[in-house]
Amino acid sequence: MNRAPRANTYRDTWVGDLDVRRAGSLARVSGWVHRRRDHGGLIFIDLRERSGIVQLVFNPETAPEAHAEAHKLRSEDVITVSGTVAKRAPENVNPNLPTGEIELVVSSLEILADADTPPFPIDEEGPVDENLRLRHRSLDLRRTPMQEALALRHQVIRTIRGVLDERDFLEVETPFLTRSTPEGARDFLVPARIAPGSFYALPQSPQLFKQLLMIGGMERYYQVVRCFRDEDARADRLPEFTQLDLEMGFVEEEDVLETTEAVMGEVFRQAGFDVPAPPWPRMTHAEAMGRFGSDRPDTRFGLELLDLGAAVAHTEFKVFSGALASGGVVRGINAGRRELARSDLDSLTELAKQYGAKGLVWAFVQDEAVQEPWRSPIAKFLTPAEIAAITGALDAQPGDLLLIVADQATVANQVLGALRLELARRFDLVPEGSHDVRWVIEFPMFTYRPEEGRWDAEHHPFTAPATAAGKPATAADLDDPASLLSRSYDLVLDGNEIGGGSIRNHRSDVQSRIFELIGIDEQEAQARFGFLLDALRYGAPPHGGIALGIDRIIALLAGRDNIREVIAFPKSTSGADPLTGAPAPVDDIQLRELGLRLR
RNA sequence: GGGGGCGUAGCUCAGUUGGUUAGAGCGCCGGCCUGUCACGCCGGAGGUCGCGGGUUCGAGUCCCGUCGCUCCCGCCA
Repeated sequence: MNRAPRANTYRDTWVGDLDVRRAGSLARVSGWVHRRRDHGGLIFIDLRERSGIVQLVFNPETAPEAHAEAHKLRSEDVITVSGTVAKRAPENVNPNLPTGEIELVVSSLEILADADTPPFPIDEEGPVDENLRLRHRSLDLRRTPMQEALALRHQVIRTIRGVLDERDFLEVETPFLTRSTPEGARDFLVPARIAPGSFYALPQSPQLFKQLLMIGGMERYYQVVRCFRDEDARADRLPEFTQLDLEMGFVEEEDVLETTEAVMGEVFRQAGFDVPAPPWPRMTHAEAMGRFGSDRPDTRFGLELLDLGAAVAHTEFKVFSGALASGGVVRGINAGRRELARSDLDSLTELAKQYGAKGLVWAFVQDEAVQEPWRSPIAKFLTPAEIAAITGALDAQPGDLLLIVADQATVANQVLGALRLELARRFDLVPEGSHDVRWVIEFPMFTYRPEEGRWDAEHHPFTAPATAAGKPATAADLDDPASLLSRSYDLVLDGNEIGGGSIRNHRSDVQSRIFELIGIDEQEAQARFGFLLDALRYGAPPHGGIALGIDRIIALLAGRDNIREVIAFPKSTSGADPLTGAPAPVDDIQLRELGLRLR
């Protein structure tokens, strides 16, 4: 600990601060009974609080009263003790304990609170049902992993604040009770008593407010802020989450990237997380999709996607020729020498289908001198020249497993990208301790939604478009939406998106044209985003920013496989809170006040 | 909304082809124990096999339904 506590009834030092230099002195400490070792005569108690653990010794000859009382101690009882810090004899030193060179010989003991037997062990790190942990979160928080995770979380946020403070950022709070703008995710709604039938919405992000802050001349804003999206959870996604939200005035992409690198570079450095120092490499969205089948590529291992269109351009095999004829692609990966049973290949095929493929072609390359060139269900549909061309295009050697998907490019890339990650998991392809951080840039601005007959913003509609040449787009450039890129950027760590942002539209004509393109007419735009459009007319500086996912970042730094492990009081994947029982029904009186009636 | 996995003692788990009284380790309770540190030794208690239904002479085990947790797809501008 940084600083000793003020001496009071309960303690005059943290247990973790006790060491041989204090041998012979008196100390008063408090905490929880971690473990007891009752020898009938001597009783040893491990006393735990946040700073660590210290061994207490109760001796029936020197302190009979305290010793008698100590017999009653059980796990997680809360106690205060006074005694003498004693250097342990060399043979009694515990090298596994930071305070193992000393112990506290207790002269007096007070039991401040008994504890019922805990529903799961606090003194070991073995697996415990997560729902049980969440129901007894106060007990779970006492365990080392949660203590470490929340301490790391604090340290990361402190680092963020430090760097941004040095760079003249102001932390400004934005409202939680705001207006629903049903654009992306589903909103959480809060019924308004003052206007029955009307609702507040909890913010999906402070996006519009931070833009108003830029128009308001704040120049550099940040906030560590809770955001809410009423969508199904995942290991890395909960309906309620925390992001570092920042925005800067009079900037272009380079400024936001450099600032983010300064913040995150320092976070990684202080956390002892082994990634290269900034600046970090950049990869275009097109390259990421093409080589890795993902807009958040994990580049720590190979198995890159390769195009087989040329190799099968004239094939009569209908699966391939049909895909090519309808504007699709034939692409594949060389999975390398893998021993896979038929059932393993079937499970890969299932995975491919889950991601939208109609099927998965697999082939084992064999030694041509002694066998057919491929062992594959489709070998008989291909000419020897086609097989040779595919084998060559994938740079395959005898023994290699080839996985091929024929479909529309987006589907084929996504499927192969997922297969690539699955193979990495099964065969442990990511080198131990290897980490990669990089930017993905030059996202397409719009994607066409044929079923709705309109364009949709790939990032969000406040993102500034760029021409294919990389210049800021004008309202006129928006007549050709397919050609436009967006001035956005994502930060990717080990195949995880940990942040994303963009340069925004500061011109109301460009912003209005974008709304029009994505099917929001002027009246609707005014109704939903009028306050932003109005503000844009009074002189908005060019501005841009980014949002970084704090929960994900902490989880990755801590090596945890889901973000609930780094959140003090998380929801479960169903969105429920096992601790409080939320969501829960409310009284009729409350409903009446809100003008609500349940159906 | 869909798919996979899990649900047996307080905890973590085992439970064979459907067959006697459902087990283990830890924890808990009692006793003994003055140098342990995952203390040790002896003894003991503890079960709605998630819940409901069905098949069967017989169900922890098979079938149907349902609930909860979890991973994934959809969704997440």
